[in-house]
Amino acid sequence: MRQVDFEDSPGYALKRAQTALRAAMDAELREHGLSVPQYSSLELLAQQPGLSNAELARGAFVTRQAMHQLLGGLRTAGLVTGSGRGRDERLSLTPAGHERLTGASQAVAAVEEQMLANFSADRRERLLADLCALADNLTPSVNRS
Amino acid sequence: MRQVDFEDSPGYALKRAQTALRAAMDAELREHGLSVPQYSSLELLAQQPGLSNAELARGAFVTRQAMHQLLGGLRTAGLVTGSGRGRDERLSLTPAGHERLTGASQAVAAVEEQMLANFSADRRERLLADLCALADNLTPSVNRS
DNA sequence: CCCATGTCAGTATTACTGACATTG
DNA sequence: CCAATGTCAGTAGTACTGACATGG
Repeated sequence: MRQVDFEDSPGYALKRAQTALRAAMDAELREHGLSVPQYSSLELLAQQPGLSNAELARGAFVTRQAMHQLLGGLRTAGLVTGSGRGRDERLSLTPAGHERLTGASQAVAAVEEQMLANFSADRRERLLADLCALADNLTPSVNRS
Repeated sequence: MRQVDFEDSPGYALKRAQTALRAAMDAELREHGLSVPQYSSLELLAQQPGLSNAELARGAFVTRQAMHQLLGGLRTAGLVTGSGRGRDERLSLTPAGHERLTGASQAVAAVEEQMLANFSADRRERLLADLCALADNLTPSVNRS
């Protein structure tokens, strides 16, 4: 079975790392009844309760339409609720949402830890900073208000 | 417009960087009439002519079925051709495929350069190595033959 | 008036799983 | 026989674009 990759490309390496992470998270989260996008939304909402649909969409890198649909599922599942109507609606987790997220978060944390195994604290910090720099370089002067 | 993110998570940073790269590549490649998966396949095939469908699929991180479908489009577009039948078919780029890829590669290189702007050679190397390490940590001892 | 937002529809792309025949 | 492969189908999940009303 021939080995296939071109490891000298930063873009390819980035994709490879992200694909591996996504797959690992997917497997773990399935046991918690959540998809990766669903988990991301719950995590975002737990850290910043009171977000609107559109704000949440930006944080998860999807359109507000896609987030709207995703939220539908989370509402139906009783994990997310909102107060206020229309554009004034503020979203937050239900108790069930918090509970579900707790288990899922631990699983995801374990995956991230495995991913960063044998990385020193210094190396982790550098990597984090570098990744943010990459994103910033590709997202010049937009949406800063 | 409230800012939304939790930058202390390596997973989130990875996703953010990859999403930004994907979006940038998407925009550039559209002008060359290629999707990101299509471009990736052409690039892989240019660097390693003679790959089979299944090998290509592994290199692009998709199932062989997905690659099969993707290749259908590339064949129809006259960018890819194959010699040999059935499981012995070896794939390669047509002249048109090479030509198309050349332009696309330059565009992608420009995007990667922008992404790595103000990164020193040392920093680039470290980042590349780190990204590979992340993927390796999450893909333990599988498919090595 | 403009812009962001919520929301409803439709669509597309991508990729997945299942299944089956083939072949080394 | 077994494992990998090519290939045909069906399906799903995610996200996109378009469109429209609302409200600041």
